[in-house]
Amino acid sequence: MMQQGQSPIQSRRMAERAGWYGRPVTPAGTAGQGKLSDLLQVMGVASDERPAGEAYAIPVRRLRTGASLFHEGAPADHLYVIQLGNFKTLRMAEDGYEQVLGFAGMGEILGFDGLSKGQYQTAAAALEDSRVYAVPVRALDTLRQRVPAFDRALQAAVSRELRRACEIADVMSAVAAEVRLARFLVQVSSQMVERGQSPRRLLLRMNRRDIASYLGVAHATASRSFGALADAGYLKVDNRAVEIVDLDGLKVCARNTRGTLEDMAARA
Amino acid sequence: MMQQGQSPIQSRRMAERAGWYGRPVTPAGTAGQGKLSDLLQVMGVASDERPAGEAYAIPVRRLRTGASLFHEGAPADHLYVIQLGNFKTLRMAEDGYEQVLGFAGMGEILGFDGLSKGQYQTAAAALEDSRVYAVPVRALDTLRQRVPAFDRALQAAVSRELRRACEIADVMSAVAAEVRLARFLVQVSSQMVERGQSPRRLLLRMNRRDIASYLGVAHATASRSFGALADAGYLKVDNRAVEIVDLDGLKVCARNTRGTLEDMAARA
DNA sequence: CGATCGTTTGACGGTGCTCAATCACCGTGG
DNA sequence: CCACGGTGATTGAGCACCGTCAAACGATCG
Repeated sequence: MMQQGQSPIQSRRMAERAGWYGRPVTPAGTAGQGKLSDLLQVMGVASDERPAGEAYAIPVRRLRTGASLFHEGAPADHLYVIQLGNFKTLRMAEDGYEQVLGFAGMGEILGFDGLSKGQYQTAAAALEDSRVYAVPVRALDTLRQRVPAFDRALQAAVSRELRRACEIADVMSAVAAEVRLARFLVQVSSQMVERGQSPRRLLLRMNRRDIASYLGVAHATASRSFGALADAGYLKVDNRAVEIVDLDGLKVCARNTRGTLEDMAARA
Repeated sequence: MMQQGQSPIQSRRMAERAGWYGRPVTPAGTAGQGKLSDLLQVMGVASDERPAGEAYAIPVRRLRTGASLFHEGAPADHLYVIQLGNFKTLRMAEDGYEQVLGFAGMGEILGFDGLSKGQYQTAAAALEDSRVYAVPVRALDTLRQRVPAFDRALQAAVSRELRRACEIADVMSAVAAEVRLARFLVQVSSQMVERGQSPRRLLLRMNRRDIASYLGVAHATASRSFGALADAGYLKVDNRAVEIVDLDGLKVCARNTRGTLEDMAARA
């Protein structure tokens, strides 16, 4: 199980060298400030619009791997847009158990859930060295009024965040662990497509523990599920580098809300 | 188990007669139209503001029990605010399995997740006879610009919807079925408080099947969990009428991300 | 090269899913 | 008024799957 020797990819470092999930167009790195127009571009607004707000400067925050962007319960004074990198959002149960709610990448918005109560309802932590635009909540109304493009982008981003929120329910509604993992991988694959990258070669930024938490299973079970999907011929797995060999098959597998891989094989 | 004879509440009808979860202040029922000021009131905006938009009339839709407000994938042309009644939001898996994503009551917003793609990403169905304000998406921008109070209310409602979205993750992150149910009941209880009603006497509007789907367990398991919590002395259950006898105890139980009721008893 | 963290794999016991029967409740129609 | 069918809730039996515990292995970094 989990082919070792003949696999073309041996380690994460090698994977990155080989150009797996090659870094997207990295916006030229400005230090502590960013232009509003860059922010809008990251958020996916057509750049041929030249809004009046060109002059606005947006603070940029840098975070190292593992650093937390904001904590659950902290006063929600900023709204963040990811310029570069990847994050996880999570909630801490009172008994210290950490529930991962989702993963977010470039262009996605973080912290909006804090607006209604003035406190963040979730926490966010960087999965790798990252940069975010930090939009002060106090400036939100002004910005939205003066720059309609920003307003629209914000609305779309929030709606997207809502969609993301129900993806976790999608995953957890499956009973079998392998099916949950299959759904997760299909989600990641779709996001790759949205970003104009290969839907088959994934380099997961999060560790098994985070994935397991997101799937709602034990981390040992998550690991076994990777093995099961690999054995079934859907994937090639090497640590965090995952190649989807049979995407259609994986999607069929992901459909099965009830029943396991065995049942699928029996049905065929 | 599940005390029968001496229970003060025998049936749902009796429960309603007895004033359990007595209907909230029902806004005077206007037929096909509603005033914007009423809408704002339902959304929880202080009513002493008298916005310029008083003249706006908002269409009102009525739905009978079980009727669906919108389907998944349908063009998202309206945003809905619940005037009266209760709804469930759900997604249909390709294999026909129905995953309940959450429940929404008076003042809450439905359909916002459709804005980014122009199609509803979830479906919504009435759990009882209900009424909703139907705000045309095309009128959204205008309305928000002309009536700042509406804009703020909308932003708060969306943020609230995001909070609701992660409640399901909260529930599902528990391993034991009884703990999931306990968390759900604590959620419902909290909502009762937010609406200024008794946190102890619940009249659930949804059937066991919907609850089970929301909890991510089989409906037989959901039923057993009600029994278990009742046996443990936290609840009195009579069909959809639930009285929380020991709210603090229930909250303690809800904390246990891992481990079951047995473990709690052993620890004490 | 050692230390630490992350991943994989094993064994075992328990929980919950499936299937199915029974019961309670309700509206209908004879 | 009661017999009847339909829906929803509860309960039971059996077995597979997954969570817990534990150990070995692999990767990464100083």
